[in-house]
Amino acid sequence: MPLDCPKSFRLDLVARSHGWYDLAPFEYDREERRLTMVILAGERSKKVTVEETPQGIEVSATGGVTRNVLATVRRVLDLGSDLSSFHAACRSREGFDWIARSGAGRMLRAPTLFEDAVKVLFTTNCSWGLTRSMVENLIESFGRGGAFPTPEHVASLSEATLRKEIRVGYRAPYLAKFASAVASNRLDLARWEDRDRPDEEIEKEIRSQPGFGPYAVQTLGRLLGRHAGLGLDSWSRKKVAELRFKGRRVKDQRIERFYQPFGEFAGLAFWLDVTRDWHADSEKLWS
DNA sequence: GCGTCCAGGTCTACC
DNA sequence: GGTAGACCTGGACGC
Repeated sequence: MPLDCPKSFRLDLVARSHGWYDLAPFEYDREERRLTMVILAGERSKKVTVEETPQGIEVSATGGVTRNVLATVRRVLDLGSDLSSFHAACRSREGFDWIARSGAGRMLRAPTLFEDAVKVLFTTNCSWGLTRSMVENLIESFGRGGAFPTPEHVASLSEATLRKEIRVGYRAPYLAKFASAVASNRLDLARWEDRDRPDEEIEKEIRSQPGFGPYAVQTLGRLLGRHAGLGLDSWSRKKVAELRFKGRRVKDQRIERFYQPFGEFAGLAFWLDVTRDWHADSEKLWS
């Protein structure tokens, strides 16, 4: 089924906007421009495929493409974001015009915000390999065709199981508390997606979850379309130092000042700047 | 084989 | 408000 999306939409730019495509239950075939994911539809799992074809973006799914599948795909591909003012700002700034020309700026999101939040927690203070391992172990424990577990399932696992079997280490109490709060409706994640609420309020609520520090808050903010914060981590600090500060490590405030001209989109400008080389072989498509 | 370091940080205690 | 140290894990590295 064809997917209604902007003319300038490029699947590869969204799929590889950050590392999620490399984490289960996503799979991405760059050669074929094909993104697959496993989602939950009631009690069952469905494999959903998104492909870029000469005719446009096509969606297919085991059991058929339902309204729910289409809504999930739109969420995953961040099709609800309006980037026009950000692209206008990029056009007038040297070194950032490629963003406007390519249409970059949509971030790959998980089918649910719960999955996004747990994955962000799993990226803290560890190698990417360990992040992958934690995600895979959690999915395996769920055992539903490879779908990411529900908050209820995660909440049902003891801290000892999370620590010893899912191998999340010291993150076990953080994950248990978060899943329990969501499963019991004490924490309504839909409120974090409410565009009418101010950034400060959302950040405060995310920050109040144990285990979610400045990096996690701003990284999750990026997936929520709130781009004022940079979400600096060890990898991006090193990258931006090479790119913008002649290899010198500088204070976070210095990096923040550099991207400040982008205002509410500073974090997005920063992220696209440090990941531009990921798309270098595609630049001829939009130059 | 073994010890150390550190990776897409966060929390707590202490000053 | 700033800083030091602890915290799980597992791969890389040096010896």
